[in-house]
Amino acid sequence: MLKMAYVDSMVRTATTLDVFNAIGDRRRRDILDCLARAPSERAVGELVSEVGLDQPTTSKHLRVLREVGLVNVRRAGRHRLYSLNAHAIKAVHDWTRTFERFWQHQLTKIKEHAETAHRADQQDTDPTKKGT
Amino acid sequence: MLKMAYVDSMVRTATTLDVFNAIGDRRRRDILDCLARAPSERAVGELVSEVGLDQPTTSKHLRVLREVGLVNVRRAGRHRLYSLNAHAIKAVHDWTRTFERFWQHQLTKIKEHAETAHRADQQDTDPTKKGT
DNA sequence: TTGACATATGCTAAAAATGGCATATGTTGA
DNA sequence: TCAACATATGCCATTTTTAGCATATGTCAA
Repeated sequence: MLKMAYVDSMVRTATTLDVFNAIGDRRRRDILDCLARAPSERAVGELVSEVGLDQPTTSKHLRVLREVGLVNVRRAGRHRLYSLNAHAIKAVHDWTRTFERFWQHQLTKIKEHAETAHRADQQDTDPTKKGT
Repeated sequence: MLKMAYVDSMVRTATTLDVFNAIGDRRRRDILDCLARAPSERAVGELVSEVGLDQPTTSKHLRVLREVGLVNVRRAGRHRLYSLNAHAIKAVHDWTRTFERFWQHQLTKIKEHAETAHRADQQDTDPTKKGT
């Protein structure tokens, strides 16, 4: 139901601009990890060195992180000091927490035989046998 | 032409096929949320109704979820019953937990004045003035 | 077997994301 | 003001992802 009559403007999934999508990129996660580690603030140039991307690319990823609120920026002379805004990551944390109860159970009761029984089904269910 | 001297394997960011990327898509998150809610297993047809995607699209998203280990499949007659594999989500949960200490502090000590002081800098630093 | 049903896959066109390079913008100091 | 430095943006070409439709594959029942 409600197959949503695609209003021509949302032909696609729409906004990629949310935290979940932002952390889907490994580079951006690298940046976040980097900001979480050492000093609380980093100039773009430092991130460029640590993450290993070139400056424009780094700036673009930082922009995405900025737009979804994952990082903060502050000016310091000709530098821009980026810092983590962990609060945004909390959204993801909270979402994953929704599933917490599952793996708590799954590991104890289910997993044991799921590893054996279910495995059989999956092997022939998850083909990956692309070629026809 | 032949511009791609590129090592052929790492032309881009590489494997998009990891859990983080999988949950970056809202549709897929919807599917996961769905599987987390009601009965522990769902036939594809049921997911189609609940999530609101057409069958092929649903199957494709399920495939992605399957390939990154976020869901399990089991055959039941002509149906395929999908169930959540929360264990895979735990990976994301653990990653976010890395930042837990930040928002615990940020909310208490930092946030208070960060909301005011830093905001000023950001406004003029986070333009979003796309059009030029 | 045949036919209805359930789900997966192939193919194509379009959209979105990305890397790279060039360059604009903003800052500091002489 | 000019030059050097730091960072952000614009633009282009390419890769990736995805929606949609058609259809293949597999299952059950008569």
